[in-house]
Amino acid sequence: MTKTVDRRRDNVLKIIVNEYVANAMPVASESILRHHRLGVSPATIRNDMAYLEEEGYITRLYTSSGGVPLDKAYRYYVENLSNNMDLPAEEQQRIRRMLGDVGEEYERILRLAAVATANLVGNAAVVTYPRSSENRFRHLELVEIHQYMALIVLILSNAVLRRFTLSFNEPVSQEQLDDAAVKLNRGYIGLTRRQMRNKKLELDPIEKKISGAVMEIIAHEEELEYESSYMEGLRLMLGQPEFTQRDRMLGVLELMEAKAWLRHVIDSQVTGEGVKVIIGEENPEASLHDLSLVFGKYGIPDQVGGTLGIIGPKRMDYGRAIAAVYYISGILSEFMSRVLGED
Amino acid sequence: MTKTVDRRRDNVLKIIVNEYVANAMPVASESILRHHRLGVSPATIRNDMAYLEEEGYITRLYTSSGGVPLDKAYRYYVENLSNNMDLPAEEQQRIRRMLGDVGEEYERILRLAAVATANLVGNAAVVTYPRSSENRFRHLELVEIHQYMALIVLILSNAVLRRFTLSFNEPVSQEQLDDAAVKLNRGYIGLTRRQMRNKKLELDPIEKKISGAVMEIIAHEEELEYESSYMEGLRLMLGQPEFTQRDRMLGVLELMEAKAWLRHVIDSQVTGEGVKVIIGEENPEASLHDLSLVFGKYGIPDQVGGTLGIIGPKRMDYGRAIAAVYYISGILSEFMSRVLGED
DNA sequence: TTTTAGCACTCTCTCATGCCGACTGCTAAT
DNA sequence: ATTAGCAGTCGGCATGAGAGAGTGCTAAAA
Repeated sequence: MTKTVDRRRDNVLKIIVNEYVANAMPVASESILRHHRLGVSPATIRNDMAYLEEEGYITRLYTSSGGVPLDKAYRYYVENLSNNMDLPAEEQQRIRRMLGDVGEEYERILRLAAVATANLVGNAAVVTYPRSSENRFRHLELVEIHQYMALIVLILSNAVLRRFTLSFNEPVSQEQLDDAAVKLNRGYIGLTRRQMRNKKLELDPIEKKISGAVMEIIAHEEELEYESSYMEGLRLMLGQPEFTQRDRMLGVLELMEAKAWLRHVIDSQVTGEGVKVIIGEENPEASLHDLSLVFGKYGIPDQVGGTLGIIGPKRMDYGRAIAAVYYISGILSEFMSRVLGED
Repeated sequence: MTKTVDRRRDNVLKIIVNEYVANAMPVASESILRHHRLGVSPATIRNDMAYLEEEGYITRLYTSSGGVPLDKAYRYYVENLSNNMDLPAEEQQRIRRMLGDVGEEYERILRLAAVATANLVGNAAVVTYPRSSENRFRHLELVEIHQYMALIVLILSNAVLRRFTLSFNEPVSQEQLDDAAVKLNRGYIGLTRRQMRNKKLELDPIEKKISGAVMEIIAHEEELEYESSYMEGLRLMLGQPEFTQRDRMLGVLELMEAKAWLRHVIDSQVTGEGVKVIIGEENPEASLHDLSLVFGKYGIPDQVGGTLGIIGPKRMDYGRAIAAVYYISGILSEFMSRVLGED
């Protein structure tokens, strides 16, 4: 018989989470009954809520307020209570259309993916640049700007591309540059930075300078990739009632402009496959203790990968958030395969 | 004799603007005297303030509040009252150091310039990508990704660079691509899109496809350049007391995420040389009626140019803002010349 | 004509008070 | 294990009083 009791308690908890997520107001025992037929009286619900409170799932804002879910409730909800659904078909189509005819520019699809995700869940979304598991030299191009200066274009294995200029102490012709490009391209293709360093090529001073600059760029590549990301939908998140207090709003805003936490969180938490949900205090980053993250990887395993995530108050629709991250990161992965080809 | 009166009134207005900018609180007649020796009694100041109110320079929040500057006051202040100073030398140095050792990547210096500007004035700053007065073909590079797909790297005259992939219906080798690159580079160098279109080269189907794609990219270039910009320091602006009201804060946030206004404003208002100040209702864009903009161009005249601007509440330190835009856009211009070389 | 002193008046801001309504926790009955 | 009923708690809102800040006005002085 205790089984039906447990089931009802689960149910009550689920309803509390759902209602609270929807309305941002403490959930009263009677309002639970108003919209859901549980076949019991409000007093019973109150008992269940007392139990849930004792077990640490919910709390009350003041002596006789309704119930408010705690981290533990959300965790339990994510684990056991949310029927992890897919996104509704029509939304899937809308997104696919939106991200479909976007040409083949990284920048654009990443930004659009962030926008779509944010709008889907009414919170902020972030997409990091794709990052190679290992950057390999692919191609180098040299263009004379004027006698003492050349433009270097460097393409790495993940189709990421860097442009920079280099000045020389002596005049350099386009012919020299072309020769250097041929030599370096032939010698370095497919190599990692370390392999490049160990490979002894016969280089004249100019080629040496170019090759040194190239290696330096590759070395800094990882840093850069972390730095750049698209964040969209801040206004949606900050429109949520949890940020009515000005200081919390500004605090979050500051956090979002700094973004240093992003790297730490991704490195330490989003390592595996699938969608990772980090609720409030579960986050090692103290500044994020009253926010939740729903993050997932996209990309091609062992080749390139980036991260797509949602940031919002703990009171969020986790089911929907997980579905959104899952679906949209899938689309991004498709995009990556298409653009990179099947090497 | 009326001259000394006028001078004093100017002075009063100046003090009111300064104090209000500093404290965001209505300026009382006595508090004007507290910190500035004007040699007259508070009653005289009150009379002057009554005059300023009548003339539409200031207003009062309620019957007996202190004076608050109106748009007209700020305009008059910018025009006549602010001793348009330079940035303090030490700040100039700090900025130059910050933007100096930044390598030669556009993205990074643009972002840093936005950050520096924002911090300097405690408001949001925006930097648009540099934009060519006319995009000319400079160099093309083709890399095989796999048999049916190639990576195209396109460099335009302003050193802007686009990467995209192209699929073919028939297998293509790197040799073919190299040949095509040589031919197209030779044929198109220095041409605008229109000139390219008119120039009849002998092209095989593959080359034709590549050349078509290139022209398409150039055609879309202008749009893209407008779209991307760096905005920093939102949190600083929103920390200002004018945004204590939640809805104003969210309104501004929305505005800043959309950015559609940016293009209109720049096109219609920031055409000329020098720093342009747009105060509140002066702005044709109604959504910006209680904000002010301080915008300026950077770049190389008739070659490439972008815009650097400050966005904040009307209550801002215009002197400092103008100096900041002036100085930092100067640095960006230097950067552009250095990177582009002296063609 | 301009400036000054003095004073009554206006308005905001803050704090205290009291009341209404929402919701619970407890007790005792089923 | 569940229910009904009721006392008790607390937030939210409206009201009002009092203090403080700062003005506008009037009449006198420079």
